Amino acid sequence: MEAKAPRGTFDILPTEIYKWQHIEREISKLAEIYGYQEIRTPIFEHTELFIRGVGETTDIVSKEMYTFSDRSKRSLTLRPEGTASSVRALIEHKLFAGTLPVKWHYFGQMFRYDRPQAGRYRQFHQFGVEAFGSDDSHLDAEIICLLRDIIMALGIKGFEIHINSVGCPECRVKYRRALLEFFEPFKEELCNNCNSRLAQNPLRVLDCKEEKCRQLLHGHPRLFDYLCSKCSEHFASVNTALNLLQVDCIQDHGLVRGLDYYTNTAFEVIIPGIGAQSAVGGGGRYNGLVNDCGGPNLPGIGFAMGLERILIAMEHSGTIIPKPDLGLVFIIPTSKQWENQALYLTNELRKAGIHADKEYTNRSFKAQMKYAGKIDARAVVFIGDEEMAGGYYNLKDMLSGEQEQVVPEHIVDRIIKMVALK
RNA sequence: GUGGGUGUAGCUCAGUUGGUUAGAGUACCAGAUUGUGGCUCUGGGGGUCGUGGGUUCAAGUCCCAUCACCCACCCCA
Repeated sequence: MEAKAPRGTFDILPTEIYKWQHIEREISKLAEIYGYQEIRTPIFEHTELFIRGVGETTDIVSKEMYTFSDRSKRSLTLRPEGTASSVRALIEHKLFAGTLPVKWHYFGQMFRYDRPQAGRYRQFHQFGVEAFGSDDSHLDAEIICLLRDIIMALGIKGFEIHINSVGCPECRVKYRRALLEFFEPFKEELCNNCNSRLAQNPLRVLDCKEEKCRQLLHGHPRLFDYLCSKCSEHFASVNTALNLLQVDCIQDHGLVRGLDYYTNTAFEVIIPGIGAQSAVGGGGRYNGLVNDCGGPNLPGIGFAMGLERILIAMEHSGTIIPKPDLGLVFIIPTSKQWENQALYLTNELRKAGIHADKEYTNRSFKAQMKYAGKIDARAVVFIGDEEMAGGYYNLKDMLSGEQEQVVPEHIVDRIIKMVALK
């Protein structure tokens, strides 16, 4: 058998993990500041949840899900996104009946069977937030502000936040009718994809990348011209609040989201120049979703970001993620005879909270020194005949190259001081 | 699901119109320095040339298939 991770998946090796830890630390710090507490939900759910939640006609549900049955013949699906699970947890634990709003954040792997390419994988990592129980426009603005703050905290440059309102179901019925009327005269000229979109979800035609279709879009009815007064007032006050918070957004009336549950505010963060998968984050309101999933009529809003794309964007922006410096101390016994002393000292240092390690492979003394240099040891302790006869350890500072003799009673304190100075 | 590109050492890549034992840099190991890292020099180990078939006296090189990766369409985070 070939040792190879499945197509579209990859390992994050220890040499790379600090980048992910940095991103997760920065993001969750901001999410907590904004009052979004972490929730962890299962990595798979009943298939039904995603069909109901994400929408049967979406690409995700119709062709991208990892669905399987377990030994009891239940149909289960590896989660393709995080919102449905959050909604399910909210309903299951009846949190809608408690203190509102409920504000959550999550990290996790998502799974979509799609053709891999730059910034797109079959298993990928998302960060997301959800807020349930308020349709206040300040919440919309807050959540977009959080998204902006995260992007900036990670040192990503040249991003754009696009915003639109996709209205409520009532506005969409009106708008849908107007769109169909608009496209009717030149229906034949649209691409095949768009023709099926016309039947399924005409709003998606506005998102088509085909040059031909884009030209035909000229002068198309704009959604917010068909918003009911409640929806347009909501959108206006979202924009007012965003101004107040100094969050710059691009009004993008062609922006449509591909998941069925979105209502009212919809937004996306785009980073031109990082490749075809330039949308690093997106989300919006979903006021009908909790109800659709069997809960009460409770409004909600959220967004998700793709961490792989975030990492690409950070590299594109030239952001340097600092490698953690643990102040490593390496213990070298110069012959087998002193191995027990080395093990004991290594453990004493660890008990004192020092990152310490010793030699395990019986390499030559010189090779051990080379190794100490390679692993970036801050200090090295030699234990050999000379030292043991004299009743001291030799402590070498790897930065200055200087060496000193330290008696065993003081070695731990001396090392703590040395490691503290970077 | 559709199209294009690329697969040679752990990694990055050379390899001529098909021709002897497939190379370099880097990493690894050892020595120069028998108890002192980084720099330098010397030596060493390491390859089913993605896989399977075909053409040929002869294939890393040409042909076919297949797989994987990359890029784009599509979709989305």
